[in-house]
Amino acid sequence: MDAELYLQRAASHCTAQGSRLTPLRRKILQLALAQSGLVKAYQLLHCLQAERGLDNGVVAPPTIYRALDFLVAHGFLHRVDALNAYVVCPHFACEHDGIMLVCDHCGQVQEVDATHSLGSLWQQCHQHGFQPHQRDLVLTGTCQQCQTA
Amino acid sequence: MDAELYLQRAASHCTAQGSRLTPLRRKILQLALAQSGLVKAYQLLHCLQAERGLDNGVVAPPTIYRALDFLVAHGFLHRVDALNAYVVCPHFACEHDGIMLVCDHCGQVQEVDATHSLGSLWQQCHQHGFQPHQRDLVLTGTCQQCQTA
DNA sequence: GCCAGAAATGTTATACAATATCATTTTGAT
DNA sequence: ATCAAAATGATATTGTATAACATTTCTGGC
Ligand SMILES: [Zn+2]
Ligand SMILES: [Zn+2]
Ligand SMILES: [Zn+2]
Ligand SMILES: [Zn+2]
Repeated sequence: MDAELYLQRAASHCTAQGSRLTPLRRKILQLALAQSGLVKAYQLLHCLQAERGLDNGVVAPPTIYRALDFLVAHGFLHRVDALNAYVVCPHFACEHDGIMLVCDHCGQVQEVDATHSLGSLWQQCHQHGFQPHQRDLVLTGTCQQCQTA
Repeated sequence: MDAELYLQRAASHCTAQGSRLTPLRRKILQLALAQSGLVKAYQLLHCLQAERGLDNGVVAPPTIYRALDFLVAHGFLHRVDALNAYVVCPHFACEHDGIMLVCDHCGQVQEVDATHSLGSLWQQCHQHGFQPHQRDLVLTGTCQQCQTA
């Protein structure tokens, strides 16, 4: 995934919505993009701290969490509740009903379109008067490689 | 839900599986049953501590988490990852593919059978070589009352 | 430009969640 | 009775997340 291109598109997306991809938020999104798979809050904390150097103050948790909340709210990241982690969404712009399959052994993330399967699921929720918060479904499990190994 | 009956059935279920619903595990399950909806680990910790009194030692987190792990593994509780919480499963014995609709505003929990909807979902996972860990799906959102209110 | 309100970030402190590790007790089988 | 496995107790630490308040930065109206 081309990080620079992603960041550009993310900025446009924010502008279009009247919100701002500030330098801090952009930097944290950039750090997330640099990860291969799962992204952890305190890992970002350490990365950001390292980038700033020892003299330019200390980065505190709220700095990270506020940025993460923003990025999740705008669809750039999905939260993986089961692992207290986040993953970059490669297609935040398009309305997608997808499932994210997260291997909690190797951390690999696989995105699968599931408009059909999820359609009936959301429908069933609404039949019970329930308004789900999630658009994507994040599942944890074991990927193919880790099953055989 | 009749707690005593539930506990009896839980004990039978354990015996049938060659595992033991020890006094500690039974007590914690009982405390969970006494809750109306969501159950939190540290809440149980405080309850158990209060029951034991000030002279009979201190209850430590591992005591609770080990019991919770057992109860989840045997299907008596479901874990709600998004809220770091647990809910009692009213029908642990029957093999059920259900969705749990958790209102993160009022805490109400609604369990809905979704064998069909989930069937195609799990199938799709397997088509991608992915073995999901969860049997039930736990969703957070807004319940009917909290939408109108 | 200047000001006032809003939004974002910094800062400090604390609450909440979960696990590692090792000691001790209980249990069930031989 | 003895032994090994399972369960619990106990201590300590790490990880995750938020509350509360101060300060800075941005933005729109004047
Ligand atoms: Zn996505
Ligand atoms: Zn894997
Ligand atoms: Zn259930
Ligand atoms: Zn509600």
